Amino acid sequence: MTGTTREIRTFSEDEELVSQRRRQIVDCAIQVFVRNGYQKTRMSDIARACGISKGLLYHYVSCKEDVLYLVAHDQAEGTIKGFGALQEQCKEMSPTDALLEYIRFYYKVVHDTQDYQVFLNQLAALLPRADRRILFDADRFALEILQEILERGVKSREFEIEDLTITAHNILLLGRTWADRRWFLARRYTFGQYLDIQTRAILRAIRPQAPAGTAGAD
Amino acid sequence: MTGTTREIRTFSEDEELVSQRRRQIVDCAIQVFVRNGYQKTRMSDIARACGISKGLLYHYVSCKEDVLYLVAHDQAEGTIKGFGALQEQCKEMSPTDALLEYIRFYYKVVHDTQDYQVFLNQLAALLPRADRRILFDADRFALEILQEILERGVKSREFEIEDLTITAHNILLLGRTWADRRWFLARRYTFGQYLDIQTRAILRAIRPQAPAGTAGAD
Amino acid sequence: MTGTTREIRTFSEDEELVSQRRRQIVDCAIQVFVRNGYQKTRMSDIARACGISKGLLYHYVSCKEDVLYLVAHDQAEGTIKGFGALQEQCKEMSPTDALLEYIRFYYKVVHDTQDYQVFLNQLAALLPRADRRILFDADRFALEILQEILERGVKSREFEIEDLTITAHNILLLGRTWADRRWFLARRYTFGQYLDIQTRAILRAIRPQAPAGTAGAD
Amino acid sequence: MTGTTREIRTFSEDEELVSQRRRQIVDCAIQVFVRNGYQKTRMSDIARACGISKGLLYHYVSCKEDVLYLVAHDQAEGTIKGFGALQEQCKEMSPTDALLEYIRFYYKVVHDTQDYQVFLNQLAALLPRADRRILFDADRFALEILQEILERGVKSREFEIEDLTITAHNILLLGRTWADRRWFLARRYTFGQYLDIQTRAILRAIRPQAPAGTAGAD
DNA sequence: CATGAATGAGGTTTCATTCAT
DNA sequence: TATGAATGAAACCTCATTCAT
Repeated sequence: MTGTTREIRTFSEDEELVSQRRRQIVDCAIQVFVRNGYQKTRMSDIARACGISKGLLYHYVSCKEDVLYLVAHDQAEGTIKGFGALQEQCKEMSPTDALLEYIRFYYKVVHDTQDYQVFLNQLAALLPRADRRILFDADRFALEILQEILERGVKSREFEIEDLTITAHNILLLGRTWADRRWFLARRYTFGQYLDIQTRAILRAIRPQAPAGTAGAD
Repeated sequence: MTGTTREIRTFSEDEELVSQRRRQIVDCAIQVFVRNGYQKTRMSDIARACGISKGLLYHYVSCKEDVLYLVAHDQAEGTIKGFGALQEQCKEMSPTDALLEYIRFYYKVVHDTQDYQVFLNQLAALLPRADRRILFDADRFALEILQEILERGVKSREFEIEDLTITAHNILLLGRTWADRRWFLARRYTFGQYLDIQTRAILRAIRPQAPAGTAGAD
Repeated sequence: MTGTTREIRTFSEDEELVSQRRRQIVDCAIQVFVRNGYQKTRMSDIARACGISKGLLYHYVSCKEDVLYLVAHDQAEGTIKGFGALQEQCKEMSPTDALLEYIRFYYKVVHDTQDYQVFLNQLAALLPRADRRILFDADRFALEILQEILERGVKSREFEIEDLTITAHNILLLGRTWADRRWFLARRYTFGQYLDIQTRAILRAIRPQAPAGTAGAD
Repeated sequence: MTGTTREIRTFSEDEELVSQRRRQIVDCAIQVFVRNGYQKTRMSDIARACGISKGLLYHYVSCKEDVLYLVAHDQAEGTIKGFGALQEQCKEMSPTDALLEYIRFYYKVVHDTQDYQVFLNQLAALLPRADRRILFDADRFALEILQEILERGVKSREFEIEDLTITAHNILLLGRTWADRRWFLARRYTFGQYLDIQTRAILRAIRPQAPAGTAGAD
């Protein structure tokens, strides 16, 4: 699903240790990247943030770009895991409930990782073209789950949607907006308000138009 | 409107020439930035793209960051000019027509400058905090105009909108999406299709709900 | 005494190593500065003279000017240390002996570091105004010690001096002259001759004039 | 006397104009050199100080070093001219009067051109070895005249001097000191005081020791 | 004669990466 | 395993000098 996990050179043979260190590296590197940007971050900054030496950092990573890849990979994996779990939960729900759950879940994630989201925008541009795939794949996965929900809703006549793909896109993208435009939005709305308003707007946009007359009891 | 234009050192006193050269620098630099990213672009790359020497580049700009600023400033100015003109045009139109015009205009701009739009995402992160303002100001300006249109529509009962600001935001952001997600969207839709679908989705979302029954003759 | 030691950025935290490397840098840099002048000396020249890489040089120094400062600081410190020791030695001596010792010491230092002395002339001009202080302070220290000796001599009637400060100045300056004018002096005198002649001239100038008649048996 | 005047390329054939311009260049360049040092002064600084364009500057000078040479040459010429005139004046005077006149003259020159004198210290180091000659020649000329005076005084028994050359040197050098050490001296003495004190010290040092008894007729 | 736009060699500084300990 | 001193390629920037106008 995630595509090939590119092999990253390591000097250690203790896989346990390697993945534990890399976990640490990812967590710390993200923070520094978010704060200073990838390019302005030096390997020594990353090492210091991890509390290890530059030399040791190079035991678990062969170059700076590897760190970026690890971050991207981690993000993608996290997304897929998160949405995978969500998918399970939603299976039993009605389309509308599932959608509400989906929105609440995703928008919350965005809210909780605002700074990170902003950095994600740059991530794709920084990665070599080949490595971008893992990000795209994760995105696509999140979209598919949303699309499934929408599809079920369309089938059950709870939703009326012209174009599933684009609708799913719109719903997702407007979630990200909370992070991208927080310099504007956070001054005017709390996250709760934003979530409510967007949720209602989404529902309104896909709720069947009342051809008969008994439309939406809001 | 755009805030203070930061002064950039130049060695020439011929203002005409300076602004002409800077125009050239901005135009060429954007292309290289878009292609390679800001950090991977060397001053000599920019100079070569302009067809001038590194030395001459430094006659019109005091450091690499100045180039970035010029690009941002140019973008902001262009946005403001473009939307200013649009505003004039829309004044006489009905809210719906104005909105349609607005959408067509903005989405077209995004489409025509796709690569540039992608770079713009990084621009804010690259600029020192103080200089970001000019980008925000431009964005805010585009929003205001859209909000005016929506407001007129609400007054005239052509639109029914819960939250003007967020609706305006949504409309704008979904335009950008065409550039941000073109790796996904462009495979499935032509620009024309995308524009049509989003336009309809927007209208549908703000069209007054049929309180009676004669709702959507689509 | 020397005023504040300006902090110089280093990447190493091993103080021992830092000061050892800086010692090395100062010693080598002086030689190159003396030979080629500060401005014509490139950082890579200094690095090569030290037998280290340009990069490592920047571990112990943040810019070229820092090297200059280190040199000046070292010189000032050396001066103060040298004259401090001299002061101790002279305490027990008679004023005349102390003066002779002082002259011999200082003129010898100048002789042994001729090239360096010539460079010192430029040093003050090269340093940013604030950093010149350390040189002035060192000079002032050397002067004070000389003045003390002269004062003792005046009290004991061994010397007869109109203006202590200026006399001390004169004695000092004529020592430097050996370095400044070596293009002229070294062709006509050996250092020993010069030292003798100047010593006699100095003594003669401050020896009490025979108000009676029993003056100088030269 | 001054050695060969090195030929400096010019594009102009109007000798009158050339020497007039060079006069201007020397006068202005000195000021900038004194203020900022030779190396930190850019050709454009010199041009601006002269009120001409960089291009025109290069009509009268072929490179930056030429400017330095012109300055040195001018200084040497001025020295020689000044001391030449002095020599004439002194011819008729008694040795003592001549010496007093000499001292007054030279110390005054130093006082009037303090900043310049400080720069002169660097000049020799900046000039290519060959060009230093003109400075040395000028110095030697000033020395010779002083020596002549001293010699006459020795012959007439007005002075009693062990070593003519070194004494002359000492007298000259202590004049320069007023400029070199003005950061120290000017705080404690006016120029007049300094001149008086040094004059007396000099006279005292060369005044015949009273083997008889008739010592100081001051 | 006069200008200042244009060039590019060369210096300073940074930092990813290596390697001896 | 862990360190951080050491390297050097490569980027930024300056400024003496040229030359078209």
